[in-house]
Amino acid sequence: MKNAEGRAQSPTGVPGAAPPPPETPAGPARSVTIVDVARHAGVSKTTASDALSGAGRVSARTRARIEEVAARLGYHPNTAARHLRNSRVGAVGLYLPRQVMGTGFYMEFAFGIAERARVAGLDLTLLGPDSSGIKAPRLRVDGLIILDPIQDDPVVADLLGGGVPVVTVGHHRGAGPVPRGILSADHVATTTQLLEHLSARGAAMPGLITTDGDFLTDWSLTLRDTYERWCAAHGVEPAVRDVAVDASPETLDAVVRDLMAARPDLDALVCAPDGSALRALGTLRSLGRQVGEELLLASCVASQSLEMCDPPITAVDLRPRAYGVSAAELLAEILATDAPGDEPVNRVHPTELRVRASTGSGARISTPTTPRDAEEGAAR
Amino acid sequence: MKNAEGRAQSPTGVPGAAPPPPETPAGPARSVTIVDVARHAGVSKTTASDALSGAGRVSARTRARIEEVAARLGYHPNTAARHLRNSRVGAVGLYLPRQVMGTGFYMEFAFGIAERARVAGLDLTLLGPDSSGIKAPRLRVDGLIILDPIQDDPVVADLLGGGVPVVTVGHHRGAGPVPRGILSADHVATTTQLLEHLSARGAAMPGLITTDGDFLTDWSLTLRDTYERWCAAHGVEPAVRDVAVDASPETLDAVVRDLMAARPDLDALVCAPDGSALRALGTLRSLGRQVGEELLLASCVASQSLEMCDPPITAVDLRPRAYGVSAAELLAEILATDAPGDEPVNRVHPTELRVRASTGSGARISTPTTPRDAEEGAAR
DNA sequence: TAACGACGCCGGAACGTTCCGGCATCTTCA
DNA sequence: TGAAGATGCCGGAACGTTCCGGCGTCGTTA
Repeated sequence: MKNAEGRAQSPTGVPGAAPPPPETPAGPARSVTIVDVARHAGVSKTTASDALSGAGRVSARTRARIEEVAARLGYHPNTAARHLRNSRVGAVGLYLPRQVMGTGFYMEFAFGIAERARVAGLDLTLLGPDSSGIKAPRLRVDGLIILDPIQDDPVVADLLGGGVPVVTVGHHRGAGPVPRGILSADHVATTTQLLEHLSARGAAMPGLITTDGDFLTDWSLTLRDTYERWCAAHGVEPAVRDVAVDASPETLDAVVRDLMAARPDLDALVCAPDGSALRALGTLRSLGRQVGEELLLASCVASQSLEMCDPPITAVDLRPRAYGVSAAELLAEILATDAPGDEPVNRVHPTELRVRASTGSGARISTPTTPRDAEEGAAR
Repeated sequence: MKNAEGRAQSPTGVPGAAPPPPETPAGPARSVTIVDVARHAGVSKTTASDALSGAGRVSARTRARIEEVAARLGYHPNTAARHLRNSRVGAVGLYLPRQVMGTGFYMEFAFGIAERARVAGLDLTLLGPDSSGIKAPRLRVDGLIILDPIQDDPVVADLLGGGVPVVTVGHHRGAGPVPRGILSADHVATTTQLLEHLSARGAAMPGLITTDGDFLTDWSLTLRDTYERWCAAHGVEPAVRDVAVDASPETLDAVVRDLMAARPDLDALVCAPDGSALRALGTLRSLGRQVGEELLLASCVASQSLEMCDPPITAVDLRPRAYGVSAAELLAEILATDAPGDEPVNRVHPTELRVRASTGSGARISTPTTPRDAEEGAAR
């Protein structure tokens, strides 16, 4: 626009007689480049670059001096130049199902990704549902994280075939190329643990409210499957109702009432969609049920509100923030290794069951944590 | 780290005998640059660039042809190169107070920013509390959004003086340079409207639970101030209690009990911190109060859980997502105009009062919306 | 002592974009 | 009929980085 000076004055400078370098007078100061570092250290830019990046052949003495100079001058590499040279974009994309944007779980998850991606020098680009039909090269990302891929979602298939490394969170059921990495929680163990917990608290006949056919993910399918297997193994007649993940309070009311009317023998209720347990609490109370006493209530996804309500509601804490951190970490690792490797990298994220008054009083129970858990816990 | 190969293998390649260049057999295909466009259109790269950017002097015929070619080839400018050339970073930063990361409001807000920033070709960098002491040039962002600047937060002062344009959301009370843009909601009107609503529903004696001295923001201070003025104007003795924004359920319990014990004459309770109204609902019920009947309850910040609980709780909806969109929009506009302009740009974001059963039954009332509101509403 | 390899360092090109300055050609007016 | 200006287009440099290939100087070995 009005940068008439930057260019115009260049021919005027007498090469040898240049005034001493600005020395960062006081103001915002022109940012220090690698040639500045090289000049101050008395080496060439190549040597400076090699020393700082660890590549090439540089003596220990020289390397140390260059590092010292870089630190003293406050050198930070220009990411745009680096990306240009390396033909990288410097960003990872996050695709999440349209229905659930806005729920606490996904928000936390996204923040976890952003946090971890930032330390890897990557930015985070949120991919809305409008990305449909956009092939990956167009997206200008180095890699993608697909959160809870929905079975037969055409966008998911598109993205998987887009040419950039993909990490899915939760297994992708359905057609399409396999992702490079898969991060998942052990929903079978987690759900079983929850059902066992209810059972130990005296509820032998749990019902399930889960998501409907618009939200077919590994999570929802595993949940339902595990519940049904558990029922079969315990000689219980399954009692399941489906609702949309973004169902209105009124819809939830109706579904809960319907289920409880159809199956008066239920002594526990497990709710899958985010927020549904809270609503169910009110509905059940208005039905005259004593939640936490003769009827136990639990949620498959934790949120702040579940410990704020009365009684607080037992929930599976997927630890979404750490989950997001792990996802970004996995993707960063995959981006760092250029070996395609035809087998996807599998990794498991540990969860925790938060036991609260809605299933009686009790302490906190954890799933057996993997060695990775320690690092992740420390990260936050 | 472990990039021992990248360089080391270079001497092994026989220079002349290299296999024919890959020719991009079929796969991702080398991305199309502006010189490709220029060549196909039979012009120079300068003309192509001018035509596509709208700069320079290009005949309408030529411009149309170049645009056609660009579209046909699927040309998309390389952002890294563009950023390098323009000495831009291509990212905006978001700084939000440590205490509140993770609450629904801020999450939604951040998503709104990301959504809008993306259409402006900007990435979003989340700035954690660890950014303290980092001057803005170090942050590698083109601009900053500071959400609810906390009075006398040293990081805020740092960032304001960092040399990049800043938009604050909520006025910054306290020392330091003024921001380039200020986006705020009319908390005076909003709070007054809420109090009038309670009054219209028959509650003449409202209490207030708000945030303590660790969270001195324009929002919290205006809230308190407006409440006290309203009380003075209506001859009511103010009843205020302070809690930390991230207070535990137990702390909230104690505070609510204390307030209700000290002021048995209260017939309404207004809760400021996110989540506190939900907790207060349980506490009040256990005190034997009939919320929504003889005692009205309202929240100063809306969240999904407030309409899920029983009874649903009346709340001020700050529409955080649209709020974030507006913030990013304002910053993008400021970044586009290079005129510093010593007066900050002020803009007001409209809010809505969601009336629910906790203050009796009723319809939805809106604050008088500005013309801007229409666009924002349409954006989502 | 000559040849050779390892070592330490460097010049220069390239990534893809923007934009300054310049060079023709065409129009317009004295 | 010129000169002056407008119009349309272009060559080339620059942004800051990485890395290929090369060059001089050692120490070692034949």
